[in-house]
Amino acid sequence: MSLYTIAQASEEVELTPYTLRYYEKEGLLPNVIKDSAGRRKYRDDDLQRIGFIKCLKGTGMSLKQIKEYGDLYEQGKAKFKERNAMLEEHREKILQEIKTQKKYLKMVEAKIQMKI
Amino acid sequence: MSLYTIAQASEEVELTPYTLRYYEKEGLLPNVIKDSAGRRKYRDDDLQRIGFIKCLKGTGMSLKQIKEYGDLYEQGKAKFKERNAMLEEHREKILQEIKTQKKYLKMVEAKIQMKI
DNA sequence: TCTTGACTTAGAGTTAACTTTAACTGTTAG
DNA sequence: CTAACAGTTAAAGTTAACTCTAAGTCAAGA
Repeated sequence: MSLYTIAQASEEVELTPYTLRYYEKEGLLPNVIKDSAGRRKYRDDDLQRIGFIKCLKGTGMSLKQIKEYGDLYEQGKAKFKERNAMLEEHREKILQEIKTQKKYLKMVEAKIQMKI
Repeated sequence: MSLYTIAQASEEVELTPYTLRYYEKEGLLPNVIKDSAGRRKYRDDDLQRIGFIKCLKGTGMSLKQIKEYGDLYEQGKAKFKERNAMLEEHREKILQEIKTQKKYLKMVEAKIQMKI
């Protein structure tokens, strides 16, 4: 049961403390606890959650949608179906995006080969 | 030698007229001609250029960098090396990004499978 | 001739996602 | 005890990339 200060968590997840506080303010991290002096303490669970947020954000999901997903997640198995539907839809989006990236890669490579 | 109005070009490249004018203002489209009434006329060359801008932008290059690339392009073969160096660096970035996307895809798929 | 509609410009407004500031508080080392 | 330090908050500021508004121009059809 390790607890991280915001500086340590920041280091761990490669996001600034500003960003971590911002995510919390936006409701993406509803379960971060605070010590007696009011300072945030991040648990492994929190870091995992941040990791998944980075995954969703890195694949083009907006913070607004990530919050929606997180809100469903907070409601447990009652919202399992909705939540998974979101992920499945997002999965398609990622697959499509990878295809597009590959197409663009070819375009860039063609341009490199052009030699003009 | 077909010429397109901004509305037609907009349709063709799937960007709004606002965006096309904005790109031009930012110096990304230096060669768009105008008719006697001052209205933009897009040539096939312009549409091709816009297509490549979309490729670069879609793979995460900022408009600022795209302009840098375009400026080198305008200087012809004198700047060929620099220009191609940019593209080769960008190519690496795309390859890396595709890898990351694939990793994230796996994370999402794992979460879907979790059934909790 | 009049009006409609598609264009023009400069400049203001918007949005997402941070990022910084200012003022403050609690903990710790000397 | 006090100075330095790492955190806190609310709110303001920043940036990129659009997106829209207002006021005007021009050409074509009734």
